[in-house]
Amino acid sequence: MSDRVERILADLRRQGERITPARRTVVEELVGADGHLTADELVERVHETVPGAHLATIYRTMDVLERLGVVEHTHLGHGRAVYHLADDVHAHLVCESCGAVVQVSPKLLAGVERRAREEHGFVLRAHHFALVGRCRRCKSA
Amino acid sequence: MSDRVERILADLRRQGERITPARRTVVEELVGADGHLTADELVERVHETVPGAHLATIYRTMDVLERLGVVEHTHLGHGRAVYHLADDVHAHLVCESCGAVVQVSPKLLAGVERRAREEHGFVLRAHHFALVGRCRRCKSA
DNA sequence: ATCTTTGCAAACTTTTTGCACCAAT
DNA sequence: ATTGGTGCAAAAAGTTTGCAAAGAT
Repeated sequence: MSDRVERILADLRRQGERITPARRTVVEELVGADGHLTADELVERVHETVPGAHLATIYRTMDVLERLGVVEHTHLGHGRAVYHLADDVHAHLVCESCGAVVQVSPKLLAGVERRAREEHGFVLRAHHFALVGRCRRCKSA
Repeated sequence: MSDRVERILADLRRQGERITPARRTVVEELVGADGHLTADELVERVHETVPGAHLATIYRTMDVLERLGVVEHTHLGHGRAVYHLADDVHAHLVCESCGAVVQVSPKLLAGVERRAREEHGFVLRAHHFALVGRCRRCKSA
């Protein structure tokens, strides 16, 4: 279907990975999601196509996809991680009061990345953690 | 002993909180630590003075101290949180390869904080999550 | 004497792992 | 026919909670 899906699957095959129904569906959901998904949300969606799919399989699949550089995960809050395609780079603002998540341009962090590199020798993956704060509506509360 | 310790304990008392040996020791360790401590590190240190102290007590104490604005916690990596005095604000750079943690000036994030506010209406607690990346030594690996 | 705080054990949440079975190549 | 992937169930890892007993005020 989607060109992007097929390209990713071909990548996987090229690396010697096997394409199972669960894996194909995970990739389709990630491509279709435009945004981030938790492991839980992923199993749920995958179940519509592969009823028996297990959460452990999702985690193992994400592991493979991350190792191949196809996806990345980000920690939005206390605990749960979210996954998204690696070429869809963005930073996350999370409201600690209402839980709202806003995806913002990675440029927001460009300055920090530069300074971390110049002043501390650190190459950041700045978007690996969300930026926590209070959104417009909650900031008064 | 330390002025800072006594000031914090007085604050607690003023809020109707009781000062137990465990709590006094937690505060002393936090003040003495100059930097961040995990709950685990805290129990361990508290044990030298209050042998029976339980991890659950540490968590409950941190809860109280956070509610009163005395401490804050930060997520350095996958899982563990670290605690430090709220008036000791700093950002954290964590090397995802070797685990090294560097404390840096909160100014590093000042620009991001301003832009998040101006462009997205978000008031950040930017130091609540660590900035993940690779340190000088690990960045080649 | 009162009402909090503690210790303990158990629940919880998210992620990982060991193992026998099944399926993609 | 081979491997590698899967489901399941159990283990981690970090934090939270219910409860009765101990302790601060």
